[in-house]
Amino acid sequence: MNVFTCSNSILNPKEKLMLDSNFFNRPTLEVASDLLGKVIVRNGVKAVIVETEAYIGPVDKGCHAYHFKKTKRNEVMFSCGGVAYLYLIYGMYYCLNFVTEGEGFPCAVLIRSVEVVEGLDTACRRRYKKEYSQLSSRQIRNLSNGPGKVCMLFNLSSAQNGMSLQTDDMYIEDNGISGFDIVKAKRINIDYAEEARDFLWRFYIKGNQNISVK
DNA sequence: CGTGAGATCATC
DNA sequence: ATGATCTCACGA
Repeated sequence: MNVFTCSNSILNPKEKLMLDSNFFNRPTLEVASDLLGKVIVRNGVKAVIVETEAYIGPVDKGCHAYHFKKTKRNEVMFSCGGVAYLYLIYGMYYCLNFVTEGEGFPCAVLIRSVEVVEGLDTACRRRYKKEYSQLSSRQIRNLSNGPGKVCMLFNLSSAQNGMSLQTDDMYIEDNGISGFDIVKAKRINIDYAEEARDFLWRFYIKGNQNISVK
């Protein structure tokens, strides 16, 4: 049973609020857990964030910007919180991150999984070139439970690297969704990161069906 | 310039 | 469990 159903009935229109840079310009672990239940709005799709991971460059061997290492790929992480960091992974997929904290302190939150609440057919077409009613149960189950999938259904690629999270093109809403339990866990697929492997910097909504790795 | 690895996904 | 697929970062 999903915490959120695929309908917008749980959203209370009176409580809508676009998150601004004050939200992102805070400690990354707080932002990562506070993002759960918030809604990404972009390109005809709205989706609730249900799983995130924090990456804190200065101290984190799992982060592209470990020890403030700056490269062409990760330079966006050094900007002030409130922009998107997108990069190509495994030659085929993209990952969406929200940059956090102040300028020069390279941190971000990876959006690992979402639950679509509006524009469901649009999202399905981008993932499978079919509408929702044509999907198999397996395709429905795998619609949005992974970082590469999030980028597909929101039409995101490296072209959006560095873009603001506070424009009509893309913004984050606080719809007042709360009342769920948050699970803290080890991050996924960073086996190379030595001691940072064991940091509990992955956050997800307990009981949600759209979690990437059980 | 060569090389290896990677914050993944779909299929076997 | 494995193949797909390619950019980036690094070292020679």
